[in-house]
Amino acid sequence: MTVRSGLLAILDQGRCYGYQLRTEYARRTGQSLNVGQIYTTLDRLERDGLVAKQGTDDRGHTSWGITPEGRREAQLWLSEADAPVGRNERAVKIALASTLPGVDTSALIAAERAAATARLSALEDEDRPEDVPSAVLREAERARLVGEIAWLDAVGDLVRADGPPAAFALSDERPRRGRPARAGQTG
Amino acid sequence: MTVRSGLLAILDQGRCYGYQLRTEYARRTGQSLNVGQIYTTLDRLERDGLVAKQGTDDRGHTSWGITPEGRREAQLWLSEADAPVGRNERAVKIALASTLPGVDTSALIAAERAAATARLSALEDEDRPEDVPSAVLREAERARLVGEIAWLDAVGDLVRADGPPAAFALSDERPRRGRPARAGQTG
DNA sequence: GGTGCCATGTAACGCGTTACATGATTAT
DNA sequence: ATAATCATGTAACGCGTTACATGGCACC
Repeated sequence: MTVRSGLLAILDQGRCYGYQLRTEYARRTGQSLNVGQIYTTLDRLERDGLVAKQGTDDRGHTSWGITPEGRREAQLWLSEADAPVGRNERAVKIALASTLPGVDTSALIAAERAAATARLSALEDEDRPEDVPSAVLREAERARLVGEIAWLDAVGDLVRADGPPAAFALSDERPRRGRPARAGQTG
Repeated sequence: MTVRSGLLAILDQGRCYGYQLRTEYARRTGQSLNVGQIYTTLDRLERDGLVAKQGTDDRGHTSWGITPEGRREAQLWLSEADAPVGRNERAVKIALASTLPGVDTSALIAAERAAATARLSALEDEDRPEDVPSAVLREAERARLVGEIAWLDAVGDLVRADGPPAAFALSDERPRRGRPARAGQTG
């Protein structure tokens, strides 16, 4: 909900019109959004009672303002830690791969490692950004890549030590229907 | 696309019926899915020509098989590194916060750090898992948390060194419409 | 007969995202 | 004129996710 909450937090700074929100969001987060997304997100925020149209700007722009409830939500978002974000897609992928006979998990890990290393090099070749938000994003990416490389090395060892995943063949014997017989563990 | 690709990769091991896919997916990735999601995802995979109904199982189950195109896609997914996943939501949030006057970014960082530290402690108190996929996931989470804490410390310094974000007030002076005047940078 | 799991679906929603339509304005 | 940008929208899609409806079968 980064876009939704982010736009709301910007609106908490004062009224904006749609196109302006796009500029502000890009300036503050480095993420450039498709313009249309601003308007769809504003509609959803309005639907939920967090923002409201404020009529027309002195320059003819459609002005949006935050509601008290929106303000509460924005300030909550900015004061507490996020819940752990969904899943780690890369980790799930490698976990799955490690159970699939016929899949070269080590090669996959090596490919991921090469990609991460390349991105890390590219990142460190770039000039250090001057504004704080860019530096924050850059440092996040750097830390993520460093951690990921260390993780890939660790799971590489794990996988190599374990050998082929013989225990993970597709179960063939299963009950046709209904509650399974007691102690009916197949694996 | 972890669910979609993951189910496809499991189907590449041999025919399955829906409910079985759920079991296999959970066993191999540690992620338990709502049963319904299996069927909606299978429908979408079928729509895209990557899987096909194989009629009925010898036990009366609706059997699904992978198509040649599906096999290509599964093997591609398992052989190459993923594109960098979307955005780092936590980083975008803190980058944005660092531009908002009136927001205590240091407090936010401290809250995130406390949450990460707590989760790391909880993780290290758990027993070490025995199966490889669980260990892979656990190690991923551990590495992510360690990296995140280091990152939070670094950006904490950054933010503290920078002081209040005076340069990031909402721009008030903007062209009414049309192409802006040359060198019309407001910030 | 009730509880609980096995099993197959359908309908709907959420956010993020893109493509497209439509103008107004201004620099060249 | 024409291109480029500013500006506001609409329609549609994608994946992930949940809630709900419906049965069959087994165990107690």
